[in-house]
Amino acid sequence: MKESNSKIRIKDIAELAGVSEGTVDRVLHNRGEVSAKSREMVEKVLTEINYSPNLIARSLASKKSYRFICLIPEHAKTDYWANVERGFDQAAAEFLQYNIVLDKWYFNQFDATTFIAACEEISDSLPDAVLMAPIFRDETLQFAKILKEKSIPFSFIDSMIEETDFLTYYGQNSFQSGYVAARLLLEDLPADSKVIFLRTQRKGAVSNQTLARKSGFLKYIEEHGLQSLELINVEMNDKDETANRNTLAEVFESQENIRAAITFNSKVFRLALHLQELNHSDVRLIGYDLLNENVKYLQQGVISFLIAQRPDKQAYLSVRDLCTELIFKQKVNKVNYMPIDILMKENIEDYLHFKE
Amino acid sequence: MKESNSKIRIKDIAELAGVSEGTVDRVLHNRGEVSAKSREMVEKVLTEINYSPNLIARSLASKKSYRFICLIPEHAKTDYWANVERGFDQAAAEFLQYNIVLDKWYFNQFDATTFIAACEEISDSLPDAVLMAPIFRDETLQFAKILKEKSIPFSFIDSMIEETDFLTYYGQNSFQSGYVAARLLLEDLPADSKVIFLRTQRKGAVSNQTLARKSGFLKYIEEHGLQSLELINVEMNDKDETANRNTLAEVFESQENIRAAITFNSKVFRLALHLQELNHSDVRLIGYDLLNENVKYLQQGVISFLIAQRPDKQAYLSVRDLCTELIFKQKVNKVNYMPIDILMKENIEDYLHFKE
DNA sequence: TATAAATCCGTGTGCGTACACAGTAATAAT
DNA sequence: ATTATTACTGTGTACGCACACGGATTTATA
Repeated sequence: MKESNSKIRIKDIAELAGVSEGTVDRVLHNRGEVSAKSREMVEKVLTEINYSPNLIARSLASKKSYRFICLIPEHAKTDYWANVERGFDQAAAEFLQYNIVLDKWYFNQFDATTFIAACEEISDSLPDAVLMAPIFRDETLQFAKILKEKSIPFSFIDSMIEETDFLTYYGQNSFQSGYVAARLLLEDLPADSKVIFLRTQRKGAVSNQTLARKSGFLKYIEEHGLQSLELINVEMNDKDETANRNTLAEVFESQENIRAAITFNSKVFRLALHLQELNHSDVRLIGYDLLNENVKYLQQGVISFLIAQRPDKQAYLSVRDLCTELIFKQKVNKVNYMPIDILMKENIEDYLHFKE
Repeated sequence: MKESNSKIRIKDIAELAGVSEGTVDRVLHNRGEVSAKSREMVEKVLTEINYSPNLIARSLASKKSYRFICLIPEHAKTDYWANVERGFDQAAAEFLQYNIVLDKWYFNQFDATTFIAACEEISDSLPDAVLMAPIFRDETLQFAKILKEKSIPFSFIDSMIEETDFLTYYGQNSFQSGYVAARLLLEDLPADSKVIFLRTQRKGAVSNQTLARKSGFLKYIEEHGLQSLELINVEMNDKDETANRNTLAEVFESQENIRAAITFNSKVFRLALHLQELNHSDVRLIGYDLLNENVKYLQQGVISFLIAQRPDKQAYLSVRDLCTELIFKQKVNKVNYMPIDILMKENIEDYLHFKE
């Protein structure tokens, strides 16, 4: 297949085709100045021996340098996006030797104008590629259009906008991860159980992620005839935790048989805290993403399961694919769903310690 | 930390230290012929600027080639070890450009003499490193001794023998994975439930893996006060499936409330088949490793959970670490436990499709 | 002191590729 | 026919490192 003799050099091809190394090089990178006859000869040899260039030598010789832009939300050090950023940094370190530079840009995920501003500066700086989290749909569509005009390739991470002409996407299948959460939360639950859906009010738009997760969750209920379960929507305030505590306390006072709870965003630790304080840690609780706080409550047994999606890996692989496509000129896969990792108290340690 | 200026070349160091490139090279690879004074100068510069060599240029220039031996059990194409082998092949393809060759050797995991024979041939051939699955404890100890005498580094995969002086180990924490299995299998099970432990008779010794898993499982029972659960040990024959079917049928006829079953090896698909045929698919069933057959029954809902350990990744990382240590002269981590992956019908698809 | 030996050190070449540049041949314009 | 233009092709150098070779300097031996 692809192995064959990777020991064949340009020099050998030149000999076989009866031309010079320079000509072979011109054919390989098709930058003209080659007679039809020579091109034909070289191409014939090329397909015959199934040439694969020595990437080592290539990147040594190449004086080209690439600049990739990563555009993600600004965030605290313990946030989900911090993990994404770690993946970028790792990729940056590793691909430094291939002459690539990663420039990181941030925007406020609750303020679209900051995204727009960043986009303008980025497209003016003419990078070789852009890697972004398309939090704002319309604005991203606009940006994608501009990038296309300037022939700057771009990739999505975390979520994607299918109508655009992106290079790759790495992220979780949110719908499916909601479906998974449903099974973990609802299996073997008594039929008269009530389930809390926690939602946090935010200024910005509701994220597609959480919506899709919820859809998947509801789909599971439908498919498994669990309509007898009562779903209680609880709205939480983004700032006033005392108010939230009271809200929850009221819910538990007014309702019986609350046996499960879930949040579709990554802020389950707040719910965990309240449940613990209110002495309701026996409620089965599920959330998303391995924030430090989430992990803490998982280890304490307050959270039953966390669903994770390897954000650092997403970032790393996105960068790697950019290199594969732009530098090594090899085709990459477009849509890449991450595994839906199920973590619980008992397997979180090995998961966290595992370093590739 | 480690970033710093990776743009510093040997040439630059030579200038800073007031010596020639050759001298710097001699210091770097400490192969003598350097005066104390020169060495000191160079080393001073070296620590000051925290030199990291250009690996690209290094591997281009180096005409050294390394031969690594992989020693694993012979196996069918759908076996667990086939996945391990895939990881080796992937590593081989990727590190081909660094002039490394992977030679694969096989032994019969039920016949120690085949292992011994392979070991002899391998140590006679003087490879640069050995990577093996230490199925046979005593024989591996012996082999390790010989390898040490010949200064041939070696690594373990799948399981390890701690008393030896191995370079790295990649594998699952079997005890913990049994503990995980216990929670998945036993949580919310009625107190009068009975649980089937399936064991397959084999000529060879019982593997450490399965023993450790079972210990972990029992530990969970102990720690969670689940002694009321009745554990039924069922022995299965390796060949006669009709007999096995009958054995199981008898167990189900003579016992009530059998609600769960587990095997601590990878052959859960056989149990799944029988349970399906005997109309006991409602029994909660757990097993290990993603053999095709296991996955099939997971997708059908006969198997509730499979616990996986990324065998291909284990193999790949083992080879990578060998390169890191021997070629790039960087320290690697010794004991590496893989994540304990929890798979169910709902998240197996994305897990299988995910290609890094 | 002369010579041999040992120790130390700089230069040069090669790894396979990219690309600039110069050189040759073919074609067009004068 | 001579020159200018274009089309094509080969050679050479650089990338950063490894390592061989031989030159230079010091030390030992006679």
